[in-house]
Amino acid sequence: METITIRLDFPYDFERVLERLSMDPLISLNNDERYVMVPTEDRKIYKVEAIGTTDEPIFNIVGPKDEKKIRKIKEIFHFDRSLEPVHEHFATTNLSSIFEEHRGTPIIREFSLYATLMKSIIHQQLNLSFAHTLTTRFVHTFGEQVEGVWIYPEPALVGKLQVEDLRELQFSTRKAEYVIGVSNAIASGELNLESLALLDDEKIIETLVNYRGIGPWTAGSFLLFGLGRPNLFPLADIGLQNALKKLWGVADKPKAAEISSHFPEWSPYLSYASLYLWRSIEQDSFRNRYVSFNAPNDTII
DNA sequence: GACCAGGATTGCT
DNA sequence: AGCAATCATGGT
Repeated sequence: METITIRLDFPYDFERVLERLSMDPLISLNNDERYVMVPTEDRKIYKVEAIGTTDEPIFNIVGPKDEKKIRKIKEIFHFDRSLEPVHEHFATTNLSSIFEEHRGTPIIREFSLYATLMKSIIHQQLNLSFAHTLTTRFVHTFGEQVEGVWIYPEPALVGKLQVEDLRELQFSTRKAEYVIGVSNAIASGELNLESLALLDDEKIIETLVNYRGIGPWTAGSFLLFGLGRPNLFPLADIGLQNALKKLWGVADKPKAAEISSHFPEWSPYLSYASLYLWRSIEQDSFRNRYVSFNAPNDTII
C-alpha cells in the first residue's frame, strides 16, 4: 500500500464528480469524506480522496504500489489533462452559461471497458432510475464484491448465461440477447476492447456497430465514458436533446441536424459539451433523490 | 392510463 | 433509404 498525492494546476470540482457518480448505486463513495473506491481491471481496489478545493485541487490515491494502475486511475479521473483549454474554448460559445455553472467538471471514465459496454446496452432507452435498477441487479446477481466494492462479472461468465437468466431480472428478451452476444464476442477474443482502444473514433464505431445491440449511441458512449475521447456527441441521446430544449427554451426537442449544426462551434470538445449538457438537467431529477452516501453494500441511507 | 425514458433492430413501403 | 412497430417496465 502506498499513498500518492497529486496536485492539479487547473480547476477541478470533486463535489460535482461525487454528485454525478452518486447517480450510479454500484459505485462505492462517500460524499462527506470526499472519496471514491475504484476497482481496477484485475480486482485491486484504490481509494481516490479529495483533500483540496476546486481551485486548489489535491488528491490522495491510496492502494497497491503499481505505476501503471496509478496512471490508469489518473486517466479515469481526468487528472492527466487540463480542463483549462476546455473552459477557454466554451467561454465564447452558446454553451458558456452551463460551462460557468458546472466549472471544473471532468469526464470521469467508467472503471472498465467491458462494464462501459454492458452498462450502455442495459441503459438503452430506459429512464435512468430503472436503468440503474437493472445494472444493479445484473452486478449483484452475476458480479462480485472485492473489499466491499462491486465489480461487473467477466464476459465469459455472462456469455454462458441463458436469456431466461436475465429475463428473471426483468431484462427484455432482446436486451438479454445483446448482453450475452456481446459478452461472448469478447470472451472468445473476437472482440478485443483493449486493442480496439488503439484505433481512432470512426474505426472503433465502425467495428462496434457490427455487433447486435450496439448502435451509434452505445458506440459513442463507449468512446466517451470508456475511453474518455474528447470529441463525441451522441445525437440519439434523449437527455442531450432535452437539455438543449431547456437551454434554448424551445417547445420541441431539437432534431439531429439542428444540433449538429453547432458541432463546428463546439469541436474539438464535443464530449465536454455533452457532459455539461447532461449535468444541466441532472440536477433537476437527482438533486433530491440521492443522498450523501452509497454504502459498500449498496444501501442508500 | 397515456406517454416518455441517457436506443436498436426488424420488417414494411 | 426512410418510417413504424416492437421491446419491458418504471416514472410522471
